[in-house]
Amino acid sequence: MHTKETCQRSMLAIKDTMDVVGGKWKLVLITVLMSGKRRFKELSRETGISPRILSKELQEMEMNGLITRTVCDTRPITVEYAITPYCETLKGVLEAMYDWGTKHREKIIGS
Amino acid sequence: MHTKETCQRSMLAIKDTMDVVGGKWKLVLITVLMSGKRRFKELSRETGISPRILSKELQEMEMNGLITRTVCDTRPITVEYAITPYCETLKGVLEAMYDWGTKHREKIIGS
DNA sequence: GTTATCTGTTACCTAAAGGATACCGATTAC
DNA sequence: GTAATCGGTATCCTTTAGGTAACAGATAAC
Repeated sequence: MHTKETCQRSMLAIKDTMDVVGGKWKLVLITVLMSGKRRFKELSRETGISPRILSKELQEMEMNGLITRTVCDTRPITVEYAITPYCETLKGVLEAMYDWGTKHREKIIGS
Repeated sequence: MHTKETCQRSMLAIKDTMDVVGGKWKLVLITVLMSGKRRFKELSRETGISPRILSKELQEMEMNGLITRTVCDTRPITVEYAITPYCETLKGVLEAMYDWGTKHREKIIGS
């Protein structure tokens, strides 16, 4: 049975998730980083995100404990972004969205 | 192994999903409708969405085949919104986001 | 007749999200 | 010197998302 309380709880949980990974780019960035750490310019090239937006998104994700930012002592200096163990807990969300998006595309194209 | 192609495919699938259920309200509305059909004012009250936004969101979701809109011959006329079988295929996404949001809230509060 | 309910629509506005481009200091390669 | 690389920041702008409030037509209750 679905009471009003469980419905409110469900809405709240969905909103909470979207507060953290909502928006146009965060889930895309996590998807990329799931396949291995990347540098700033690599992320920019691979996703097509402009540097201003990328910088902002990465900062927010770091604040939420989803990614780490590591400055490497190379010439020139490089910075590596990688997902945290906490970010790995989003794998279920990513997989569900990947599966659905794939099937949805097939359905749209095939219709 | 993660090739560049699989990474691009993953990004595309995630973007496709977000094109359909992205934004602030669509997943919230689906969450509510998963527990049973609702009328316009009920949805507005239960979610706090203003009528203008609600109308727009419902139209988009109907166009994407996620919900049905049924005019009932009552006095005054009422309109019922319900999820379609296709919308049910989003259940995995919703559940993953519900689980994560719930655990995230616990983690934030408990810290 | 007045008021209320229902489902929306319309007009107007603000805030936020996102994007394009140039540029910074540091370094290396030519 | 010139150009290119790195990780960003600063400035400007457009677009979209979202919100408020009023109101529409229809009907029913008082």
